[in-house]
Amino acid sequence: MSVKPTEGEMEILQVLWNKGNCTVREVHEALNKKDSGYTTTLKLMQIMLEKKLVERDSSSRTHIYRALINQEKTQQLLVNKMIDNVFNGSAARLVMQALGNKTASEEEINLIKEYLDKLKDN
Amino acid sequence: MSVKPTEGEMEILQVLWNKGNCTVREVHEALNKKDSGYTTTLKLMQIMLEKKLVERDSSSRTHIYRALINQEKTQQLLVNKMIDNVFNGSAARLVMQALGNKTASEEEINLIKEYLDKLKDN
DNA sequence: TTTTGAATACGAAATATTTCGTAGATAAAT
DNA sequence: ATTTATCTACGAAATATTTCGTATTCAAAA
Repeated sequence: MSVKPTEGEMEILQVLWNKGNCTVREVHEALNKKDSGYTTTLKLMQIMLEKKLVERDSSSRTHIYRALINQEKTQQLLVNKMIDNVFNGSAARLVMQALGNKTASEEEINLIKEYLDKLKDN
Repeated sequence: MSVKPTEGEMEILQVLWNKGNCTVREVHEALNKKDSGYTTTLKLMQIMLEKKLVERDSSSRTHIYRALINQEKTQQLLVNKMIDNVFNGSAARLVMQALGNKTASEEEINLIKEYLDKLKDN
């Protein structure tokens, strides 16, 4: 996985990671894009096949796609890029920004604190 | 700030935020790109001017640029997009991923813990 | 059997982004 | 005064990404 997937590719990978293996139609419907058609999703997935971002079972007429790249590794890659590119290399700043919006519940915050403690032990 | 700055634009904004006001040359040198020339940076900044991402003082021959959009707001925008697009809406997962790499020092971790405590007080 | 619907293949257009080359202006150095 | 260095302006090429339209195939329905 040398290069960063594009935004459109990420959306598709997201679906594949969440739902497991999917047909193009399933992905397209999960994306629920009103502004682009089925063949757009299809084409994108065909390109991803070439790039080896996904593989597919084409034994039956309707192909089944599967993500070939690892979710965590990909997330790591993108987060690192963002830390670099947007947060001057400071992971902490990114973290605070991420938690600054209302999306983090108390539960989540506790989870993160535990995680931090584990980190410190190393 | 309705739309997301491109990656190239982000790099430039980064410099402007960090160093305050800059000439094109200063930005170009700070970026230290070996693979693209001075006029590329210039052009990019001229486009950013049109988009109102930056403004400039053109009273002297060498223009001085200044970021027009807010750093925190922009970071927030991008982080939120990433949480959505890459982490299925879970801020916590992004945070852990961000901290999982070696970039977070013990200092940083302590900083984050303080921050979390403050969050919980609300 | 014929028609219809849904799937893939794929080139090409549309759009977005980055990069460069060249012209022209101005200030500083010779 | 002339040359040289450095700046801006800007069109246009190069590249990356997304979108679409059409041809073709196949299976199921009529």
